[in-house]
Amino acid sequence: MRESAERLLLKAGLRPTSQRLGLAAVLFDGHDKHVTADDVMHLASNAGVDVSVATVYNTLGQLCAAGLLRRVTLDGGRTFFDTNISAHHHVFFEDDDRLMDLPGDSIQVTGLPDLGDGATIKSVDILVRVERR
Amino acid sequence: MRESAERLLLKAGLRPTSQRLGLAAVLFDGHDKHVTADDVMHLASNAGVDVSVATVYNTLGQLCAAGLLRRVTLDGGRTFFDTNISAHHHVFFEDDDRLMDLPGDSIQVTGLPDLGDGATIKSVDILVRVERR
DNA sequence: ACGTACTTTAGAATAATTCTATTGTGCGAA
DNA sequence: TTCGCACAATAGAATTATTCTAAAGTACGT
Repeated sequence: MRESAERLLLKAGLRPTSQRLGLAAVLFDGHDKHVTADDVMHLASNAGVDVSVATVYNTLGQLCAAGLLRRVTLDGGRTFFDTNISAHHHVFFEDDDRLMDLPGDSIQVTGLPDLGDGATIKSVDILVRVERR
Repeated sequence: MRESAERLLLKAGLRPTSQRLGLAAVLFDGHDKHVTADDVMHLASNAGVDVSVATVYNTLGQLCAAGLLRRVTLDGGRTFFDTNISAHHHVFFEDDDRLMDLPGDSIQVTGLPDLGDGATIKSVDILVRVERR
């Protein structure tokens, strides 16, 4: 997995330092994830990657800026980082504070406003909030 | 405006105390608003309503719980309270950190998942992020 | 090997929100 | 009306998440 982590970082214009390689390996292990910065700290630590909070935040931010990670913010200000960057939306289960992907092609949005005059739509995010009974 | 503020509070099962009346008057003045807790502090203060932070947060939370106010959380964890509780979505202008309403009937969402087994959809929120050039 | 610009780091700083413990108040009952 | 009490308001401390700072470390072109 090291090689692809390195390639990812280079592609993103990030110097492949040991911390970044470790974090990338933990994040991009082939399974989609929704993780908080804190989760990443623990995952890294469990994987033997020694890294500081500041670096975790820096790196997550850089990966987002590079489009390799997607930031998802929910009610209450909880911030998740989503390793699935394909077009898709989210379902949030209130009961257990869990976030789930919703395949991008399952939902269609029509009637987006025409903002005209040089304004560009950067993203359209849909969050479906669900409660079990 | 006092009367309707009092009616709103009673309808929500909240005792119409002087702070709540003041906050309700400031919030529900007939104009839709997107305000932060901090904005509310200042609005209240400008209106001569003396109220503490804790009470602002308590009251905003209670009004949300009662369905009189809608909480909108954006990237970066900024929390806005929306006095427009009719079905609608939002556009966020990245350039000036401003939130705008998008009439509920202008956008259609199709293909929402069937979650079956006693799960109910509590809300579907759409956030369109826009950048001007 | 060297120099430098980019990185990492610990810990402090900030910001937003919640908690705590005390004081105050609306309102029904006497 | 006054009383009592459950509910509410308050100041300030505490918590949580994130960013900043300044110093030490490291990748990499030359």
